[in-house]
Amino acid sequence: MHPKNLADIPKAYNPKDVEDKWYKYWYDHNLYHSEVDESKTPYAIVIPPPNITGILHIGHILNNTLQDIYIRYKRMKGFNACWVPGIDHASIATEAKVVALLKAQGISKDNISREEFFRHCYDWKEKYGGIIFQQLKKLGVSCDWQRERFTMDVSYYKRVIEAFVALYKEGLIYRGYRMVNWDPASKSAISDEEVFYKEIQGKLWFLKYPVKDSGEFVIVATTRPETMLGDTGVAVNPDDERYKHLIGKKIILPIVGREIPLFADEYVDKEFGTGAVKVTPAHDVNDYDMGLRHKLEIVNIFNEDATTNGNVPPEFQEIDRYDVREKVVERLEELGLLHKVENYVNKVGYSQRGNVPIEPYLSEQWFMKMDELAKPALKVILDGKIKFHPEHWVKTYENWMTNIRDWCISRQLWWGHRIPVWYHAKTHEVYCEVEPPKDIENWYQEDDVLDTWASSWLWAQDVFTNERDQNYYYPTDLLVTAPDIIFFWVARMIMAGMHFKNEIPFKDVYFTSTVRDLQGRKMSKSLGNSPDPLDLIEEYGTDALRFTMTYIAPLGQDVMFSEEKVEIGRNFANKIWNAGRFLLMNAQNIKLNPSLKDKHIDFTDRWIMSRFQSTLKELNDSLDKFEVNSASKIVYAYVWNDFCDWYVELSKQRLYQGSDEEKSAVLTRAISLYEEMLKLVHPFMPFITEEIWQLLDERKNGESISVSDFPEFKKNLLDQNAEKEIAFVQDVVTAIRNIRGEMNLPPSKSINVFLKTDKITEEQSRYIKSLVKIGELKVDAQLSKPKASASAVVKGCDIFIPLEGLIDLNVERARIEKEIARLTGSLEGVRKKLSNEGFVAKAPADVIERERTKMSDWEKSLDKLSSILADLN
RNA sequence: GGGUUCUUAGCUCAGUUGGCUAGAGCGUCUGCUUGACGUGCAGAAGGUCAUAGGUUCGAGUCCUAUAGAACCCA
Repeated sequence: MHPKNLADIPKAYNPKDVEDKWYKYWYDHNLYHSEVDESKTPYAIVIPPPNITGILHIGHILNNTLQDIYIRYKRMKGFNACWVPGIDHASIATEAKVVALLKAQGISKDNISREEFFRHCYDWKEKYGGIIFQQLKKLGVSCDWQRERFTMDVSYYKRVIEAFVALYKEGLIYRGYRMVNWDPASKSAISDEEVFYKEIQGKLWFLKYPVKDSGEFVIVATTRPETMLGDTGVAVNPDDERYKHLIGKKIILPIVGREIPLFADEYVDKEFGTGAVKVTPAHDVNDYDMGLRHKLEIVNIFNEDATTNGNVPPEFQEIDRYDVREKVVERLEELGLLHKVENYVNKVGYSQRGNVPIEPYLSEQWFMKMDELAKPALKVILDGKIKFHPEHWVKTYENWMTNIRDWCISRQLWWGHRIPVWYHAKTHEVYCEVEPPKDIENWYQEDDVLDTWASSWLWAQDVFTNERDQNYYYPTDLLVTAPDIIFFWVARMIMAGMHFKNEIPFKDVYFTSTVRDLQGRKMSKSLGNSPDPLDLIEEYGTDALRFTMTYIAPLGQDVMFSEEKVEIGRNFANKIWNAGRFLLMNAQNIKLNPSLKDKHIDFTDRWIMSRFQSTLKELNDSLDKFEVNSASKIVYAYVWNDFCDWYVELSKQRLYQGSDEEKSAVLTRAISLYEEMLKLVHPFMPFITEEIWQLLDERKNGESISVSDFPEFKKNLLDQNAEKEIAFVQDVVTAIRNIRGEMNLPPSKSINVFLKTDKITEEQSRYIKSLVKIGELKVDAQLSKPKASASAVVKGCDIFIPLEGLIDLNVERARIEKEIARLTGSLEGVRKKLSNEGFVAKAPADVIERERTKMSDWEKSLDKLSSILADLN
């Protein structure tokens, strides 16, 4: 080993000097490229493709850190790890951006061809589509960049089209005139899953509708008075006594003058409003259904952009839906037909895309039948072939899958996969094939493109572009994703996998936490509560951010993020750095000698090796169970508490006072243990571990901790005795430090310590002496308590610190009394337990044994403390 | 309205199949230029585990109800 010069090791870890350097090194050496290799077991992850319009946000940090942890961990464990990166063309979002960009240049989409528009989209993608990858590289992700994919790649595009054609031919895709969720901003249909509901403080308008040939009025309540222009009926509940006499009569629709029927339908809720509802089949799903049941006329009053069309009276035409609302209400008021207006909170569906209220709208669309596709996709989850982490998402999944509705997959857009359907100009025959018809001049192609999710549902299989890769890497091993796309993407990928390959797409699905601010609000651009991850990386370092995210993000719960929390990771990185720095500093004076690595081993060495093994075991177990959060805590505790707080401190005794050979052996071993420790940390904090690993020894060009072997669990190194010996040292040391603290004895003040025991070894007492900086340490099983001393009792050992002239008897008395009180309380509990016949009769033997031991230990300690206290009085 | 989840120290969270003297980090208080680290070290204070019942020898952990919070679906 040849540690490098100390000048390379600044006092505090500085990520800026380190991160970009190593990412470039990994990239240049193509360390993370994977090829089919039958001699190795594959471990594959496909990235949830970020949107080409997207930039890195805090959720990506969590998500991609988790994927990177697994891929690095498995790679070091000897798997053929393959993480496929890629991006999504994001049909609606991208088209909106490009249209806006063109508009700024004075170009209208209407005036250019599809091909021209596509070229603009590709220009846009070239310019902005790669941004997020540059950002992900800052995060240290070990993707296989040679395998980068795009949902509009030629081969991928073709697979999407082939899938459509296959499903069409199987009768699973059909075209229909249906009511869909219409986004008036993008002038396209969107799927049910793309609608979110907002609570809106709105109003409930009560409108008076005159009944024909009678002086009566029926009052209807509505949240959308403007739609009355399209009313074709009024409905009441058949059991509603108030209206029974009016059923079958006609209503004269105000403003419009149309005669519409008043009819009865079970759907109507007697309690809501007045019990009578206006029915607008063209603009409300429930009204549409009622319209079908009662053969009502359907009057569509809106254009595609939600302005009124020619089906309303002339003075109300070509007006935006909200402006026409005001106008309608105004006119009704003039006519004396506005009964009253109440405040009303209702939930309004908004488009996730345009963030505008969606309009239920009748149009010709393409749908995918879901029933058949859903069944096998549900089965593999219920059978446990695919596991969800945390498991409770299974119920949400099951719920959705069993109530699934057909999926509207057509979008009235250009950017995307154009539906491979041609209509014959004369016969209107429908032709659906991957290749266009031969006599193309007689046909015109469907204008619509596919929903983006109808392309990304093939992601897990078709990022692998040839059969050899697919056979090797598919099914992939892990999918890490946010729970809010469980239906959009996870469910549909499983359907696609089962349908097209009759095989699951991945074995485990890890649903990440939702990142929130300290008030519990989701991170969002509009709230401005989302810190820019790149700023955080700039300030704290990538490793700090990565570690912090895993440390604070529990499995299955949301995570409350705040910038200060990144200090956890920064401080941890600094701790690791300085432990390394300590070892390397010593290596300036002490010669390292690998042949001595297993020499001069004492109980402190056996203890740390034992602790390392149990840490390794716990780490493996928690990662296998997808408990990344506890995995990070296990690593943190080992590094900080075991290695730094105790092992490094213990090692100083021998490093400073040992023989040359002992020094050499101790330091060589410590560095080797430290290197193994770095490997445990590496998946979480790739940069700092690489940096130090490279400093620890001369490494060949292309060597990297990231492709080194992960430590293997060695059960024979677990050592109960060494752990007990250390525990005793720790107890005694802590007790002495406690006295120092409570008595306000500064470390500069030398103290003597008497230990009354016969259980302590020479080695142990040497370490105790070095850890608490004491002058004289007297150990004797027969010694009696010196006058004016502070005392403590640990199991099997009485501790006395003579403090003639220094001791404050009141403080000491209070200390002992407090300890007596604490022990008495605990003892009472155990005694109660053991005197309970039921407990002794029914509890397992080992539990009873443990309680008995506790009781006798505490009794002994109490006796000693009581006599100490009596002595003080 | 249906579903899912949560409520443990001032704050953010651990607490695996019930066996605890209920833990950690941050924050607070005290002391410390101890030859890796003040992004640190040592010590301390701080909890009737939301409430009420129940099951059990034993409940933070299981069951029921109540209250409150969040999310998803309608």
